Amino acid sequence: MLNSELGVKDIVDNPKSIFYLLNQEEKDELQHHISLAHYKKNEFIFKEGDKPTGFLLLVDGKVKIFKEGVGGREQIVRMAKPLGVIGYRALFSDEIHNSSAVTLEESLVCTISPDFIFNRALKNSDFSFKIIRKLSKELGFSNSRTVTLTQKHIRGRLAESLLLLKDKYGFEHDGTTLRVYLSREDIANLSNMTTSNAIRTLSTFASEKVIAIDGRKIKILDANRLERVSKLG
Amino acid sequence: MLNSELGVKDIVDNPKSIFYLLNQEEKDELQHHISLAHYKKNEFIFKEGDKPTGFLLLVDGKVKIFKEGVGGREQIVRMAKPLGVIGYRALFSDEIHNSSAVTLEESLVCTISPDFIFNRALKNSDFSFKIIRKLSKELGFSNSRTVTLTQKHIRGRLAESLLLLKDKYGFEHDGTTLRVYLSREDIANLSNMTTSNAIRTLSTFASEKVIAIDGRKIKILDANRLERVSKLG
DNA sequence: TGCCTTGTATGTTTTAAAGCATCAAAGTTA
DNA sequence: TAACTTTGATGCTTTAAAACATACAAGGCA
Repeated sequence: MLNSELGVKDIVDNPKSIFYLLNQEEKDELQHHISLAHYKKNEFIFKEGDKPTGFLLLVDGKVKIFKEGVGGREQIVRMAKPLGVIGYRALFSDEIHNSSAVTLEESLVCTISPDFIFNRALKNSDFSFKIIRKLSKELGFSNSRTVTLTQKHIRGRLAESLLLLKDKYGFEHDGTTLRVYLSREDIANLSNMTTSNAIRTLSTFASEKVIAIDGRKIKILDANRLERVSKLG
Repeated sequence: MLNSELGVKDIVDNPKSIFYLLNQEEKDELQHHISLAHYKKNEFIFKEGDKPTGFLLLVDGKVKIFKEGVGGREQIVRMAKPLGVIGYRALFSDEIHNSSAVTLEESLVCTISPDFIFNRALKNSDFSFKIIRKLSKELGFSNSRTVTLTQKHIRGRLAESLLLLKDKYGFEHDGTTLRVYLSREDIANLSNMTTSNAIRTLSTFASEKVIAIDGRKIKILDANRLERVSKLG
């Protein structure tokens, strides 16, 4: 299923990778500070409270990043896709992880040693700046989500989450089916609602022909309408 | 009221300032890229949608950073105190401001030109790293707040906000009065609740002798109890 | 000084969403 | 293949918080 043949070369030579902008010398050195790990579906990559072991790059697969809240109720704060980096916030702030990462499907993750990141990569101001940009964007996203999740009503929150999944993972070849298959519970935890309400509201959207559901397959039939629901409830 | 005599020297020579770690040459150059502005109470420093004009440092005063949500309802995402930096997230991500900054009292703000920040400061890896750390911590804070504001009940949210104000601004000389004077509306907007509920819950806390209120003056009588309320509701 | 706006306080009603309960369907394991 | 577990679906009840309605106090300002 997974392309386990992916090597360091494929990562550093992909323009979408954060390591693409390193110079050749740095890329060569990176080889000695990187290791690859395989995860099955629904496995923890790290847990809230763990000490960061390095800078993690999701090579293949999909991952949810979530925090445990009141009574163990989880809130998904971010979704990661291939070539996305994870766990770096805690590494850079020298804190323990304040969120957990769990694979949504079989995944490949590579770990880059903190030593390389701090003593080599961050000395390259292009790399530092890219990290700064990434953190800045994510902070903007997080602040926006705070407002959405606290202020929008259920329909708006769910609509926004569906659009978020669309933007992050895109569609299957048919051009309408979301290329990510979440349980209703995960959809609920992404949208700050109970599983019952996620199920109920998805059904309503389906009956309104805004989406179509077939098991975990979600087709977005009317993205504009979804945008409107997201904005106006 | 304000110490308007504060000069660039006082900023760069204060260990709490982000510019403290620049080298002498950089500090000297900074002088030519910095300007100071004075704001009265309740004035906008920047508005959601504005293009960032530079890197802002709050020299004196207090500032709330907030986002407009559904129906104009505002959510305070951060509070700033002297020597704190503001508006840098949008500057670094090259976006328009996604939040507004308004003074809570008379304030002094200095603006550092984007040119200096991008072409000089960020070439200094110590400075870059400090920015990375700052963004990382703020992102952690933002994610935690998301969970708090969506999951905790009113009492827990308000208790957490009061503790947050305590940690940020500390106490007056009496050791119990919060050194920040917010309207009930601002307290509500910080805690994701209506003004009525902020007033009601503050009254309840006062009747429980957890705090004491005298107009906008809030005394924290039992911080431990407040911690417990914040955790358990 | 009194008027008027704004902020604070508190009681009442309404409502969105959580919490429960039940059942069906789909997966998983023995 | 049957027994069991998990996930999805839907109806009903409860509840936390918003919305609304006054009322009162304080601070500006004419």
